[in-house]
Parts: sequence; structure tokens; C-alpha cells
Amino acid sequence: MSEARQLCETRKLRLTSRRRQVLEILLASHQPMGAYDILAELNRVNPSAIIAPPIVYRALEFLMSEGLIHRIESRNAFISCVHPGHQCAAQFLICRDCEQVAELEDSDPPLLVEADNLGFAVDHSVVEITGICAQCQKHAG
Amino acid sequence: MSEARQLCETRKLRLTSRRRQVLEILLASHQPMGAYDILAELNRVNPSAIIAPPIVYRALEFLMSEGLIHRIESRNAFISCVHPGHQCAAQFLICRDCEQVAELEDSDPPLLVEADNLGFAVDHSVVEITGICAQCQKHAG
DNA sequence: AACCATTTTGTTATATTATAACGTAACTGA
DNA sequence: TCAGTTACGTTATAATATAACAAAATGGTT
Ligand SMILES: [Zn+2]
Ligand SMILES: [Zn+2]
Ligand SMILES: [Zn+2]
Ligand SMILES: [Zn+2]
Repeated sequence: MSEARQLCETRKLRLTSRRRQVLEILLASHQPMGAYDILAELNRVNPSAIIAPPIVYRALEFLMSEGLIHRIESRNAFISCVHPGHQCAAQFLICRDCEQVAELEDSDPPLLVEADNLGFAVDHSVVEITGICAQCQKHAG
Repeated sequence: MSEARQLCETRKLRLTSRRRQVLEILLASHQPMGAYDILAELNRVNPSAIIAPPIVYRALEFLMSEGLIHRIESRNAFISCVHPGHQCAAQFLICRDCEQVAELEDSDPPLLVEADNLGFAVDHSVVEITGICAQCQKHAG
């Protein structure tokens, strides 16, 4: 969170209270959350003024554009970034048993180099590996 | 299509007329299509008996389970596989200008090896690189 | 053929995810 | 304080996907 604050100050961006709320919910979760889960959490914490989906989606859009969170495409869900402000492509290992998501800290995958060699100008990469984590395999075995 | 037919015969699977229709639409498209685009195309071809979403989603599920098509997670869309029946993980380059999708024929990406080393049992991988293809860069430049 | 079990298709309704459009409030710099 | 801009709030609706159950087709068995 303090990282996020610093990052926004450096970039002259407004980490408003709404955006901070959404980021805090994702940071506290340690798991991917759907937009409507986040919405429900916001409304649970403050039931007096019920807010609507666009509020959440706009905050998520801001946080994604600054690399503070990621979208897990294969889950329609969002998760806080483990190293905010990094440039390298995010890569995830997603356990379909315990639902835990690990964000790998690797440097850019070779595929991006290959894309470059093909003359393809990369904007954004989605790398999401689904399976069973080591922990869950032990429990099952 | 004949590949698909052979593959299903070998595996003792029923490539029914509905499934064939959906596969043919995707094969003819050469581009990703949304489930509702496919639905519209089915209903355009045969306006007499209007069909509903579950029909399409079930055909898509079958075709995906047999590796005849892929889902592009970042687009909520489906595309026919360029080498049906292959085992390796699919990887896509997606141009956000011309919307063309290239499926790379590489062997498994190193990340899968790494996942394995971490004791993670991989089920499925999603690799989708978005950007501008070489063609579109020329036109723009 | 007649039967049963299984799979596939069809139908209706509804859930889930996301955005358009427009008005209001807050912030920023002059 | 004023204008310009950005962010927030609200309503409605679009786009994507599935649950649940009924009907039909298929495949093997008698
Ligand atoms: Zn990250
Ligand atoms: Zn697990
Ligand atoms: Zn493929
Ligand atoms: Zn292109």
C-alpha cells in the first residue's frame, strides 16, 4: 500500500479514497476476486451508501493501468500485484483446488522475444497456468 | 475438418451435426468468434428453427475438450486450432488492430518446465500476447 | 423389432460479468 | 472565483455464460 502511494505520488496520479479502498480489499485478499465480490465487500463495510458496478470497474481500470493489480483473464478476476510498478510481463500459476494464485517474478518469457523477432510489437501478455499446486498434491496423495 | 472427423473416429467420439456446424463456422472464420457470433451465424444459415445459447456452448465445450478449438480468454472468444489433436500448450499472438490471431506451433514454453520444477501439476495453460502485428505496423508507419 | 441405458439436443429462465450514458461533485491551476 | 478537468454517482442495459429439466436420438441387448 505504501508502495502504491509512493508510486502514484511519483507519477502525479490521484490515489483517491475509492481507489485505495479497492486496492486495500485486493491486498487483504491474497486471492483473486471478481469485480462483484469487491463490490459486495465495499457495500458490506459501508452499507449506508450502496454503490454500483461502474465505481468498482473504474477503480480496477485505474489500478490496472498503473500496474498495481492484474486481471486474471481465465477467471474474470483481479489480484494485487506482488511487485507493483514492475515492467515485466506477469505470469501466474493458478491452483484449481485451493484457488491460490502465485505470481512469478521471472523476467520476460522467451515468447516475447520470439514475438519481437516476428515483428510483432507486444503491448500486453497474458500467461496463466492452471493446475494443482504442490501443497494440494500432498494433501490429496 | 477431415482431420477432425478422423480424430473423432479414432477416439470413438460423436462429431454430431451440431458440433460439425460449429466447427465449420470457426474453421471458415480464421478469426476468433464470440459464442453469440457463432449463434447468430447458425441462426442466419437456418432461420427456421432458432436455437439458444446452451446449444452453442455445449458444442464449444466438446470441441475444446478434444483440442479442436481453443478459447481466447482475453477476448471471450473461440478459434479453431491450427494443429488439432496436438498436445502442446497453445500460444497466441493477437493483433489489436486487425484482430488477426496467430497460433504459434512451438513446443511447450519454458514456464511449464519451471512450473513442474516447483511441483505444480499443470492442467492447462493460457498464453495470449496482444499487440500490433508486423503487417499493421507497416500500414501505420 | 422392442427394450433400456446413455448421450445429445432443445427450451426456458436466470446468473454473472461489464459498459453506455449522463449528471454531479471534487480537484487543479490561473 | 472561475473555468477546465478529472473522478464519482446513478440508472439502465449489454454481453457472456449456465442451471434445470424435457424431448429426442443413439447404441447395445434381448
Ligand atoms: Zn505483477
Ligand atoms: Zn492448491
Ligand atoms: Zn492449437
Ligand atoms: Zn494486425
